[in-house]
Amino acid sequence: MADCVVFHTQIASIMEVLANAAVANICKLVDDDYAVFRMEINQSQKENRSLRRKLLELKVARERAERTMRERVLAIRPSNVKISDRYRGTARGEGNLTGGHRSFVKPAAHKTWKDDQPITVDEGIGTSTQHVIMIESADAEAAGPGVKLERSEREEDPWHSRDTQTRAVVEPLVAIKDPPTIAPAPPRTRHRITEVSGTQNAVLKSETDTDTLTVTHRLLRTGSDPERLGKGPLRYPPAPGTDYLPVFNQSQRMVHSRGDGEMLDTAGDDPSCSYTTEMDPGNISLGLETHTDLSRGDWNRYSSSVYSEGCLDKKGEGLVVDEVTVKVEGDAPLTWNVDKTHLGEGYSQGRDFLDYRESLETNPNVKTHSPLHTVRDRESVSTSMGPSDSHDHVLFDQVLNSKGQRAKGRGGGATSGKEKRFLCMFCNKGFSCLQKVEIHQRVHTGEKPYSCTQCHMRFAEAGNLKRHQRVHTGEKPFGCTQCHMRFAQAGHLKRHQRVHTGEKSYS
DNA sequence: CTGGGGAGGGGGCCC
DNA sequence: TGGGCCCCCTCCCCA
Repeated sequence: MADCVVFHTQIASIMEVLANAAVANICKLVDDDYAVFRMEINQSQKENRSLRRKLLELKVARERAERTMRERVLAIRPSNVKISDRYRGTARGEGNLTGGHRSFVKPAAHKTWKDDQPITVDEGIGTSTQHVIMIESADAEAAGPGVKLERSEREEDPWHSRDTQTRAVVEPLVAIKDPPTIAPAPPRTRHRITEVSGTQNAVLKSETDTDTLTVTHRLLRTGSDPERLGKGPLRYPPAPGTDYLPVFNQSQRMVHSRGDGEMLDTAGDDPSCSYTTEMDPGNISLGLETHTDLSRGDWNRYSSSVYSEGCLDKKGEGLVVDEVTVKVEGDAPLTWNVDKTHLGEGYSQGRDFLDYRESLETNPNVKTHSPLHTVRDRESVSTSMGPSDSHDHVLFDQVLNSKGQRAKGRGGGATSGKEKRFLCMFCNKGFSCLQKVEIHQRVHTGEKPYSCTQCHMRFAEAGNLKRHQRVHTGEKPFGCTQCHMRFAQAGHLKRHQRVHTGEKSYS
């Protein structure tokens, strides 16, 4: 019996030793694998940075070459070739602007475009890269209902005259990269592309009025108020009844609640923002594509005939676009892809947003060979990716057919009495004012700037955070007059009172 | 039935 | 006067 006990004791001790050894081995394996994995990640990141650096260098070199080439062309052929006029016929003939559809079509006769020729090179990831093309759309003459190609009546050089700053035209979105066959833009070209790339401090700026890139970016207007459109600075927002402004906006503000109702705005760089999720750079495309069917709410097919005059003057004339690629393939419609290389802090990956991305990536009509742009205003460029109060990324457009903007969902999705000129670029839902869209778009982006300091909860809206704080404070301001029950939410009280009234929730 | 949160709309205030 | 901002209300959904 004693031997048996000793035997069992020995067995137990052996088992324990074996178990400890096994655990140690497992831990060692895990640690080793983890170390290897980390090394691989670091190596990949290094390679990635290196490649991007090279890419940027190549781009700079190419721009220099283009500049040189353009100077040569200037010297050789000083005559003004009216590029826009070349496209005019095509735009007039093929640009379909009815029913919310618009098409940008490469001019068939134009041989100078190069396929797969990005304007900018993605320089995105990493610590701080911001690659921005700012399209300064000073030109915004009214197009009137349908497509008004006012240039057809203006035989002067379409590139001239700042006096047409607010004019919108509908013409193909063109990236002209082949200077030898294209006359350089006169000094007063209204469209400017500014690239901000590399680090936050690195700015590569190229303007068509000087050299480098020439972009015939046409503002599209569908309004019927040419008088307004033709005068003065860019208005924001446009006159009612004419414009619908798709808005892609990213606010990076972080607001923390201290539980006492006071909000702490941490401007988005608060490291305590645990929910902050970095979007996968370069993969999230905000596609702007032709042949939009707005009535279907198909956001990624939204027309690229972007931008109204709206908002442009709020912080400058320009729209700043991250990562723009204009690619022309055969006679395929010109495609703009939009990509948010960085949503910055304060974002989580909203399901809708991902769904959108997936749909975009699977959309054969959308060229995704280069991550594209985030449209933002000039100020955002100057402040790089730093937090901003709002309006960082705003895309404006007009939609001819407002009937296609019927908001879905509860209450129509937008203010019923007011015009819904501001469109969510994710779902085309219309809202009466910009802020509403910004808040709404958090549904898609997952952005939740309002965080509770007493728990992990974050909210997209301040009001919801405030309501949530009653959970911590125990405050229940809504008391039932017929019983002792108290509630933190007014709706709950209202619902509760059905118990007394006998009202049934469902018939 | 209650608690909690998501999200849209309305209205007031300010510029 | 209109737009932005903020707050609140409300409805809805889910656990």
